[in-house]
Amino acid sequence: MGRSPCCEKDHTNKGAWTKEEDDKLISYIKSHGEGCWRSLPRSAGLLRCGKSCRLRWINYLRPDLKRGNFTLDEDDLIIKLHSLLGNKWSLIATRLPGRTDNEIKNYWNTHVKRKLLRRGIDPTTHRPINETKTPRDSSESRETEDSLVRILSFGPQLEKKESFGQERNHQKGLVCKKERFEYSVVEERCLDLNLELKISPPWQDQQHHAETKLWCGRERHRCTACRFGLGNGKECSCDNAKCQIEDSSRSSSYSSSDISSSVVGYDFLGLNTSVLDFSSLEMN
DNA sequence: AAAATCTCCAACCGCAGGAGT
DNA sequence: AACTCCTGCGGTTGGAGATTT
Repeated sequence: MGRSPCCEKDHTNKGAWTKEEDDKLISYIKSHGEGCWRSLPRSAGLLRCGKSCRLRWINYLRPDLKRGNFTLDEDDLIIKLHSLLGNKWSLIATRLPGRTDNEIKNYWNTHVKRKLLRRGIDPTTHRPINETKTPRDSSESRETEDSLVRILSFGPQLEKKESFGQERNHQKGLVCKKERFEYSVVEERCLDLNLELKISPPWQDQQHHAETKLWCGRERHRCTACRFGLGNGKECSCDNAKCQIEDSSRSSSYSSSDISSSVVGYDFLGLNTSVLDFSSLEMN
């Protein structure tokens, strides 16, 4: 017995969204909140699949989205995070507020990948393309290797020595700057990316938590401690009945300071916790 | 100016996994 | 335990607009 389709495909629109559809979706979510994507189209009077609505909202209509070109800092951060996490776009997106996983993925595929290739770097391994394979490389490139192993056993890093020189472009008769790169293999991590990793509610979760607590009569967004079954009344401050929180004086609304003060960090590398959630890695 | 080609990105698809029953 | 429902993720595609020939 297979799964039922997510929607009646015969009666749904596909392709680009119209202004009217956008308006309907925005006004519906403004008054009812996110969630219940399956029933949302019917309730909002949209002839769209729920999945399509969710994507449209998350990737395009959400008010907190940062539009426009990626900055050099963002560019740099994406490369570093990708070297650590691979194609975990949603995880990378949590470190770039206002950017969506889809946006980052597109940016990677259209810009960054090409940029790295131009510099002679394999965008998958982040190593020089002509670097001879070592036994370590081949074991590291195995697809079965998960992100945690990749982070904990992160091997030799490339030290980029960047210099600029002037080179005449003979074809156009111009003098242009040309980047030069040399690489040496050094045993270190990204120097300017502090990887003190902690477990904490992801950024989006924190925001979301403050805005919408109940979805369709079901609590879909519990705090990280609750999701892990770690709610103990001290660290947990969410409203979920399953948290078994005893603190009756708990406030029913959140302020940003409440959220930041409720963020619980677990010693990641010390592995004080046996539960790991990559969606909430916090890099300080 | 028109055709061909390329680039970019919004949107789609299939699948995995958590949660409820 | 088995099943369904629902959400979210990552890979891929289609087509509009830009660029080149």
